[in-house]
Amino acid sequence: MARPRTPLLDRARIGGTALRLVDEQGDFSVPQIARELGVRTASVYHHVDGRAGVIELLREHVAAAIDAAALEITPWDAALEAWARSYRAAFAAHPRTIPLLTASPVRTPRVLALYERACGVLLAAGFAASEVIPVIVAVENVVLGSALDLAAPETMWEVADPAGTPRLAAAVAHAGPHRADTAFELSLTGVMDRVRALRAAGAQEGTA
Amino acid sequence: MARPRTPLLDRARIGGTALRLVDEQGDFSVPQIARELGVRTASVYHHVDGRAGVIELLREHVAAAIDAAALEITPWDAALEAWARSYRAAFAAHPRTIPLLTASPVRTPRVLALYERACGVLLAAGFAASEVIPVIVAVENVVLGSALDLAAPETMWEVADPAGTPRLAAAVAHAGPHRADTAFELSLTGVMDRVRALRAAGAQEGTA
DNA sequence: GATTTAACCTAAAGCCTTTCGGTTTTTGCA
DNA sequence: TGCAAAAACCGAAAGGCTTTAGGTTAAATC
Repeated sequence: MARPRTPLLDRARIGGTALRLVDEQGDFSVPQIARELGVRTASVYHHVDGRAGVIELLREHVAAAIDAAALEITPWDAALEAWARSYRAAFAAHPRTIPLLTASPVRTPRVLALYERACGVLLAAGFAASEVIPVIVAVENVVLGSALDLAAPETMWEVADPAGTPRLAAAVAHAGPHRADTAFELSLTGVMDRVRALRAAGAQEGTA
Repeated sequence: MARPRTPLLDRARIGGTALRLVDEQGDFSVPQIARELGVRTASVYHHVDGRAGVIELLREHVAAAIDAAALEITPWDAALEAWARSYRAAFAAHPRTIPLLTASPVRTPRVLALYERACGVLLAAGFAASEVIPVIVAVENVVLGSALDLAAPETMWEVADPAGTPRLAAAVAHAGPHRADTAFELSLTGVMDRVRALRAAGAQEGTA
């Protein structure tokens, strides 16, 4: 019961256990992780910078699923759209992490690298320097907003008093099981149209 | 030190204190609220259903700023857009509440009433019952995504290593101070266009 | 005026986060 | 090879948070 011959802990096992706990119960605690791994609570602190460090692990794990290759697609608008879909899908795989991750922004090096590449794609497409960030943020708004919606389960619309809100209750009843996906399609394609229009306007101005 | 002649606590004071704490530190605790109000922790539980109840108070307080009258505007698309702007502005006033509010589902009567009215507006505009929720969720995606962006301050784009992400750093430098607003305009108008197109398609189908 | 209810308190259980100081094993270096 | 340094885990404990249970006094009700 001191240092074991073969290590019982590492960041990967800690992060994996935390992710499983969050997937199952929507939250985690350091003692819980320790129990799952057959270890004492204090030991976990030897590998990770406390609870915040575990959340960082979750963030990295989720972000790892974003497909960087999406941004290689041509033309640029297909790349941007594919990136957005992959981004959302990564969150959709572990929706219950979202309330934990939204407390602080996504600024994992890996994600920053993706934004860097997205900037390159947009600049190459001819967007003005001042337009790049607004476009990226606009797409990101839709992705994260949709991810947030995924985190809130059906109960988000589980109306307590159907009599008080009859139209809402009926609308919920008529909405298909893929309402979150349908809504995402709606907002994403809407933003993409707008972004393309912005590009076209810039091109026209350039010719004038 | 028993029952005071004039009450020291009520839901309004508890909610207001909690909101101020969240605005200042990004979080709150029941003992903190009690200290602020010169009262013992247990007393707070006499007025509110625990921590979750306080969060519900926060939700109501923030939602109170949403302008219900926006949904009275005609035509329907102007109403929906005005509602979205008002919705976002309400969150923008207290961005640090967002991580707390998104962790639990919406069951505040006032907010549900807004959704109820939004359903009415869309149905009156001619949307199919199955389209109503996706449209509302799509708009909500943009609103909440943008609100989330507001909660994450400039630091979200304060690149740690400009050398590693030169294009991102340059793009951030070129983005104006209103980048969040610009992005919101982009995504909101994009979704609105798409929603109008959906309505037009439905109308055409109806005529055929 | 007596009873019931409301508002606040003390106390305490049980959880979580985090740190400090051990003990043992491995590793790295002379 | 021998030994110091580092690594990995544990016990203990401080301090915070959430929540409940049961007491005490003032207000409200009838």
